[in-house]
Amino acid sequence: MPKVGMEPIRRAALVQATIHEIGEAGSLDVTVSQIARRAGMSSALAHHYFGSKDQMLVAAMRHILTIFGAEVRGALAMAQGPTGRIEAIVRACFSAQNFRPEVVAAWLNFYVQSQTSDAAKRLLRVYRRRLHTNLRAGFRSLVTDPDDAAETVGALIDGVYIRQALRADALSQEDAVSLVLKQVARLTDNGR
Amino acid sequence: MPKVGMEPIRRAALVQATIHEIGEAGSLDVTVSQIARRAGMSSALAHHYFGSKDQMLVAAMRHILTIFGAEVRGALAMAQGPTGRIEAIVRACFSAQNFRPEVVAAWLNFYVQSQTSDAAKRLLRVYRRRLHTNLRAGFRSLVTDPDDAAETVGALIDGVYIRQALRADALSQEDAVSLVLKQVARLTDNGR
DNA sequence: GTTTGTTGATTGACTAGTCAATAAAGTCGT
DNA sequence: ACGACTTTATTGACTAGTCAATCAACAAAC
Repeated sequence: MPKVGMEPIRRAALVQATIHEIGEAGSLDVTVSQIARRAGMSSALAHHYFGSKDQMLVAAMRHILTIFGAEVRGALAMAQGPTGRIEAIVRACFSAQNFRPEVVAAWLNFYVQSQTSDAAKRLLRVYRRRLHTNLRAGFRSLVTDPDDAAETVGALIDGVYIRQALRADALSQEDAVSLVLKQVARLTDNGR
Repeated sequence: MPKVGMEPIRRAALVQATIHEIGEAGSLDVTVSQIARRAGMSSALAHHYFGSKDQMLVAAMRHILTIFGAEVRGALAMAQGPTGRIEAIVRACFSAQNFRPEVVAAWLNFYVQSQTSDAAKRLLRVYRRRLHTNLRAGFRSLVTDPDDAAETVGALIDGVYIRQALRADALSQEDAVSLVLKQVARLTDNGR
């Protein structure tokens, strides 16, 4: 029963299925057939809409980054004061959303892909720059070197995230948030 | 012209070739034939010595961790005083050795594998615990909560490493070291 | 009747792992 | 010193399976 106007629906279903499938495998080692089956269509149709497997993977990564960006923007909108804005960013980075296995898998494999794929490298740079800009804006009125503070906190966020994501014992995000925020406090104490 | 006593030589050659091949591909998506060819033997011989591709990969990862451990130990041996020991660890983590493309690739894929492989997860935990113990020992006489300081610096090291490893512009390790050490200084100032 | 949606079947390429066969080196009884 | 047997090293050929991508063909909608 072919209906018209399926393209956006199919594409969205494929992106969702790709993310899910990557999460289950833990790697990019997923077949187009698996993805297509989960999305409820034939693999030929998946190729029809995306052209190649690579483009499916890129679309999935882009989607995750889009959601992440929206989350940060939403958190920032409600924050008040410089420290409030910084805290909002940190909390957004460690939201439950970002610890779902498929999101963790996407991030880790994103790093791997960034070594060889220019598209992935570009996306990663966009994410980093946005985070840096937001953090720096928050630090501007608090420390003498906001660039340095933003760089430090950005790296700390990445490091804590990876450690949390790969912990054997599931640990609360609160610990991650408080560890980073404690460090933020130290930075502001010394920076003025 | 089969010679006797080839096993250790062949195994070492295969481990080296595996690391190199992973570095070139940027992922674990390398074929046994590629590895064997680089190591100067047939794929059948590679299977003969390692049994399976997985075991080659594990051996390669283990080898990289072994080298890393030796590097840290060596740096620690020459360091004096608590701050000296911490600095030695940080410097070892950001040595040129660790930024060679094949080592970067190994680490990133190591993270990916840790999601699903118990062997990888175990190895990663050993690395983390050793780093934590060493850092905590250095911090013991410097701060009130050495555990917390070690955790923070450990995460910061991981985060800075990933960021440096994936930078488009090749950047000096010195920047990484100084960023982390600056943070160490802040920790010690506030901790007493 | 042209555009859009859809799939089963197929192709072509590649891959991990096995196996039988060959060859040198070592062992040992004589 | 010598043949017989064993162990170790080594590979080409093969198996059995996988997977991305293509294509021809059919169905609905416009």
